[in-house]
Amino acid sequence: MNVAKVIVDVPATMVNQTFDYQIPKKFQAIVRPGMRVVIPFGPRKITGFVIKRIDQSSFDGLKEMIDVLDLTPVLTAELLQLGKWLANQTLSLYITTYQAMLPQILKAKYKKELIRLTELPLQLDLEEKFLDNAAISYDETVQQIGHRTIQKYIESGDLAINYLVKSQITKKYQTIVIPAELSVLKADLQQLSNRAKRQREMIEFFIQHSDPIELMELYSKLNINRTNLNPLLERKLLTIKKVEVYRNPYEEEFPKTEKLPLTEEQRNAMEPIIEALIKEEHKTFLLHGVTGSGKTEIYLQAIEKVMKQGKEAIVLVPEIALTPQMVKRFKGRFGSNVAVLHSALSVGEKYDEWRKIQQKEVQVVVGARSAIFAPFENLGIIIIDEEHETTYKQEETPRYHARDVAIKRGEYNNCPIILGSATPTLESFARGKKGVYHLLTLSKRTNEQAMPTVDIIDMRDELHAGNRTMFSRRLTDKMKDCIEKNEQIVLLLNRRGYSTFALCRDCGYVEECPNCDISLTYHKRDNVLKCHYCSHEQKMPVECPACHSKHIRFFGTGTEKVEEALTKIIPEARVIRMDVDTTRKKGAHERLLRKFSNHEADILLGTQMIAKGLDFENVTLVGVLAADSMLHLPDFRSSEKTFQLITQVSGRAGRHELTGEVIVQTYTPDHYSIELASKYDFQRFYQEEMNIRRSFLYPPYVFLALLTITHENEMKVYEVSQKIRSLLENKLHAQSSILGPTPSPIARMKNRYRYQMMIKYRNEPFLQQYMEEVLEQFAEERKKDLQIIVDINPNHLM
DNA sequence: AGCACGCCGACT
DNA sequence: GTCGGCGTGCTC
Repeated sequence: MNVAKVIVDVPATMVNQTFDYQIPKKFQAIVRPGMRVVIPFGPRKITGFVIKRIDQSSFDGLKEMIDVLDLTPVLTAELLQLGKWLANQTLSLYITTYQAMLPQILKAKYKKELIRLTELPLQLDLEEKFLDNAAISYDETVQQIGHRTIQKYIESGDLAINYLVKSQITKKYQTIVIPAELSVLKADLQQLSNRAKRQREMIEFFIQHSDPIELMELYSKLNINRTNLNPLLERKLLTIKKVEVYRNPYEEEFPKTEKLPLTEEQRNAMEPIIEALIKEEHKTFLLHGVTGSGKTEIYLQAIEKVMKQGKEAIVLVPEIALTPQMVKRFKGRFGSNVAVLHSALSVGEKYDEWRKIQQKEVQVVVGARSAIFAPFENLGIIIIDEEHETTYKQEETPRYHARDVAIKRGEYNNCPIILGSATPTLESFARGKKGVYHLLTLSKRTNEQAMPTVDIIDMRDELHAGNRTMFSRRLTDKMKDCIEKNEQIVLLLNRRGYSTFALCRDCGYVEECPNCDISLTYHKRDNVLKCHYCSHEQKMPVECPACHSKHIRFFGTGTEKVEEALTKIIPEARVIRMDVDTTRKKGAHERLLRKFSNHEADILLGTQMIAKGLDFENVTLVGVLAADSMLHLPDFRSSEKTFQLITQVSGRAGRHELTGEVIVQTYTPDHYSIELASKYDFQRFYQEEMNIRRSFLYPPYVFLALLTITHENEMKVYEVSQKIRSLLENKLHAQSSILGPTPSPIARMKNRYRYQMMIKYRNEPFLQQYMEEVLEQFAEERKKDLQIIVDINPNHLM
C-alpha cells in the first residue's frame, strides 16, 4: 500500500483525475487519505490531496512524494466521497470542491526563487542581489533583470529555480507560567530570607493558585515584571512555556441559558424529530413556523438530544454576522462546546474554529453556508435555519446548494435534517406537501402575541396629495409618535432593483461602464462612479460628457439619501444607518446593532441585512419604504422574494411585551404578494404563486439549468451557443425545453459578451452527463478563452 | 494552471 | 544568425 492516489492542486479539466505517487519509507506510517501532501508535478512542486492508498500503480516510473503537510487528515472519508459527488453534481473540478470544504488558510501558496549553483561570478546587478541572500525572488528578479538573462544563467547551470510551497498557517502562542509542586514551593518559602518580600508574595500566590497562569496576567495581577520572576525561575520554582492558543473571536462570556418549556405545538413538532434521532433515521423535516413561534428552541432541544447520544450537530444560518443573537443563544446553551464559522472572522480565526471541529473539541458548529462541510465524523443532526435564504447557494464554482449537501450528508450519516422557515421556498413547501419532506407546523407565537398589524400605504395617493417625500404621511406621523413614546423603529429600504445612477437632465445621457453593459453607480463617499461587476471606477463628471450641460442628477434611492431626508422631517431622531458602506469594517455590524439595542438611537435604517433574525424588545414600528422595488425585476422569484421580505421584516416588531405595527409603502398595493404578506397568509400565497408557476412552467413544476457562454467576440458567443443548443436538443427528453440562446440580462461584463440558455426539465437523470459532453465537445474553444458556465438550479437568471 | 518545446517572422 | 511571440502538449 505504498502508492498514493493524489488529486493535484491545478484547477484544469486536463488534470481532473488522480495521479499516482510513491510514498517514501519515512512517510509510509503517516500518509492517510484526506491528507495534504507536496508532490512534484512536471517541473513544479505543488500540493494535492491523498484520495487513497494502493499497492500497485498501473503507471511506470512513479515520482516520490516530497512532503506530508498534515498529521491528521483534513478531509474525512465522508468528505472525500462527498467532494467527488459534489463535483459531478455541479460540474466542477475535484480540486475545487475539496478546497471549498476547507478553511481558506489551508490552501498553499506557491513561490519561485533563484539559487546559485556555482561560485562563478554573475553580472553585477545579480551579484548584488545575492550579496546577503542565499535565495532571491524569481518574479522580482525577472522583472528587474529580464527574462532572457535569467534563462541564460539557468541554461549554463549557474542558477536554478527553486519551487516553494508556502503554508499560510500561523498559530497564535501564549506564554504561561507553571508552578512547581506544592511541597517544593512550601519548602522554598521556609528557608527564604525575610528580606525577599517580593519573592515571598509570589510564592504565596502560587501556593494559593497552583494552576498555570498566563505571563501577562501574572504581571498585572501581582504588579511585577520579568526581573522579579527571574530568581524563582532560576530556582526552578516556576517554569515558562510557550503554548499554542486558539484565537477567540467571542471574548465575551455568554450568560448561561436554560431549556425553555415547550408549547403544545412545539412538543408536537419535536416528537417526530426525536423519533428519527432515536431510530437513527434519515428524514428531512420542513419546520414551517411563523416568526416568533420558537423554532430556535426546537433546534436547541433537538441538539441537546443529539449531544446526549454523543453525536454532533451542524446548524446553518444565513450569515451569522447578521445574527449575533443567534450565536448568543447557542453559546449560552452549549457554552464552549460550540464552534462558530462565518465570513466576518479573520482567516486565522476561521481556521481556529474549524480546528476545534476537526479535533473533536466541540460537538456543535453554527455557521454560514460552508459550515455544511464541517469535518464531523459522527453527525447526529443538520439544521438549516431560514431555509429560503438565497445565500445557501454558492454563486461561484462549485455552485452548490447547502440544502442538497445537507441531505446527502444526512443519508450518509443516517440522521435527520431540519429545514426551518416562516416563509419556506415554494420548492421545499411543495416537497413538504408531497411528503418528500415531513412538514411540521408552528402557527402560534410562543408569547401568544398577535402578529403585528400591517398597513399598506398606496404611494400613488401620497403623490396625488402633494407629498413628494419618500415617507408617507402615516409613516411620518407614526415615527414621530414612536419617538415621543421612547420606542424604537426599524426602517427597511429594499434597495435591490435600485441603484443611484447619474443622469443628465438635459439630454438624458447616463454614464455607463466601458467594460460592462450597465450604468455606473454613484458613490457619494468618494464622489466617484463605480461599476458593480468589474472594478472600473471613474471620477464623477462635472458636466455631461455628451452635451456639456451642468445639470446632472442622481436617480434612485440609497440609504444615505433616506437618512438625509429623515433628518429633515424628524430632526430630533437619532438614526443608525446599516448598509454595505457602514458595515464594511470588522465588527461594525455588532457595534451598530449593540448601539441600537442599547437604545442609543431611535431608528435603525438599513437594507435587506436588517430584515432577518433581529430581536429588539423596544421596536414597535417597522416601515418598509418601497415594498415593490424588486417586484419588477426579470426574475420569476420576485413575488416570492417580496412576500418573504415583508413577512420577515414584519416579524421584527412587537416580539415582546409591546405590540407592534408595520407600515408597508408601495405603488402596487393590490399585488398578491404584498396583500397576502400583510395578512400573514402563507397558504394562500403558496396557492396563488403555485398557479403562476404552473402556467409559466417554472419551479417547482420544472427544474432549471442555466448555461452561460461568454467570450470577447459576440459572434463567437452566438455561434457556440447555437451549436450547444442543437447538441442538447438531440440529447434531452422531448418534454424538456431549451429557452434561448439570448443575451444575458447583463449582456456584456468585463468586456466579454454573454449569452444564456435556460433548460427546463422534469426528469433528466443524465443531465450532468450531457453537460459534461457539451463541455468536452467545446474543449478546444474553451482553451481559447471561451467560457461555458453551467448553473444547475440557479438562484438568479443573470 | 504553468511550463517546455517548437515553429515562424522580425531584426541587429 | 538570434530574439521573442504564440500555439501545442503534458504533468503520475
